[in-house]
Amino acid sequence: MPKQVDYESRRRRIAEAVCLLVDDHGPEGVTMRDVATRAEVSLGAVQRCFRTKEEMLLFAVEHVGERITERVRARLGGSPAQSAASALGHAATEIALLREEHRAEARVWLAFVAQAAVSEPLAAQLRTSYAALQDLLGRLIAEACESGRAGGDAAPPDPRREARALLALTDGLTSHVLIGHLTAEEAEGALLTHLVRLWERLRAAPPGTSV
Amino acid sequence: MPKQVDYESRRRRIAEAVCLLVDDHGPEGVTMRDVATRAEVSLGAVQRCFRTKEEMLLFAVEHVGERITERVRARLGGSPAQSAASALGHAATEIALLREEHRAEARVWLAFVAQAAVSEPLAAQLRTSYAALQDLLGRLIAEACESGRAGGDAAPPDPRREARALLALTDGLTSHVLIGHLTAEEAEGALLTHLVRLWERLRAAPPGTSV
DNA sequence: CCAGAACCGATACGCTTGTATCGGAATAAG
DNA sequence: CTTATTCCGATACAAGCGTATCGGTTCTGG
Repeated sequence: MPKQVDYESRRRRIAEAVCLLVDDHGPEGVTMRDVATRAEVSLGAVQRCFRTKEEMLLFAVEHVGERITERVRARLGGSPAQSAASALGHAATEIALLREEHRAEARVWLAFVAQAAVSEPLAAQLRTSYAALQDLLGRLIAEACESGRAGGDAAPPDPRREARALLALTDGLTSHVLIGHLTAEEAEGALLTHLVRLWERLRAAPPGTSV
Repeated sequence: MPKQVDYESRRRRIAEAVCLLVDDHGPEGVTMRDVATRAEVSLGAVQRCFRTKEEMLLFAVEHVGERITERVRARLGGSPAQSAASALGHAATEIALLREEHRAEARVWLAFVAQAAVSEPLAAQLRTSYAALQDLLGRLIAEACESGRAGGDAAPPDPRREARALLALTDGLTSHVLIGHLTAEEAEGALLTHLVRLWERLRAAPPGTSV
């Protein structure tokens, strides 16, 4: 056996470079050469890791998706004792990528989403990420639902529906912040308002009302 | 004076071609040549209309933005007698571009939004479109607010805030539909649910009317 | 130490892109 | 009809792209 290389770590390193470049040129704007330079490897090395450019981009989205959901999960694990309500708040604001430090990640994500509307393989990749996030939100909502009411018997809002709306809202807010239509503060405000109303509906649900 | 040409109409025709191409290749994916072919003019003619590609794309976004807000306005003007509530419903579903027939427009819009996160001039153009839409929604909400309550004295929700959230929600839902994470029906359902709750909050009155 | 396999950097290639250029067609005024 | 001006189609061009190729280097197993 001759020379061996840790491809997995190299791929990740390249994916990071891709993200940096997508961040300020868009996905179509990144070139193999730039990626190689940014990742501090040669063009040949990049080609060895990914047979084609599309394959590389695909890996990059997957990478970002995993990083985001991972961070959300970490955020939840970091403070497990709190109420399900505040946990949900944390998760949502984390997903919204509103903080300045995650602005780049948000741009990357948005760029890929747009590209996905045109490239089916990319869309498939994103769907799994969205499914994971929505599932996570859904579970949190269901949990909050459970713990929010004492002898809960009134019909609670369908967690899946709520998760869908919440996820869509965060995505919309994020993109609006990115193009400068909203400030991060306005977006965060809107998000919190939405969440607060979700609480109100949960714990103040008088028996008989449904959605 | 020699040969004269109606540039305005030619520009519009080219913009339509751009939209068709953006729809299935993304904004970066359109080439001047393809545009010329699609618009059934020569490359030279396109170059005469737009000095540069970016100028052309910019005009195209502006064109789409106008078409959308125009359609929303038309929808409102078409049924002015109804309640402000249902008018808002119409406007929102119209903006969400959920109907199959507007799927292409939605893809174009999303593509441009993503590109705008990277190109400031584009972002500026989009901001004006968003501002127009948000303003419109805001006015409708305020109106519904007014007419919704009899002797209103309870604190009504801030129309601007509500408009922001609503607009973000529609955008998020649209993109989720585009990449196939949601079906059009699920998205429409989420949107209607959101609106219904907005009503409930407006006419804080007990079991009364709904949409 | 040696053979052979795995790797990689450099270079080459064909193609597409946006844009510049230019000669001729078209047209309205005189 | 002439003429001056506007337009446009074809062509040219340099740059940049993704990808293929290949010779040298590096390392592992024996």
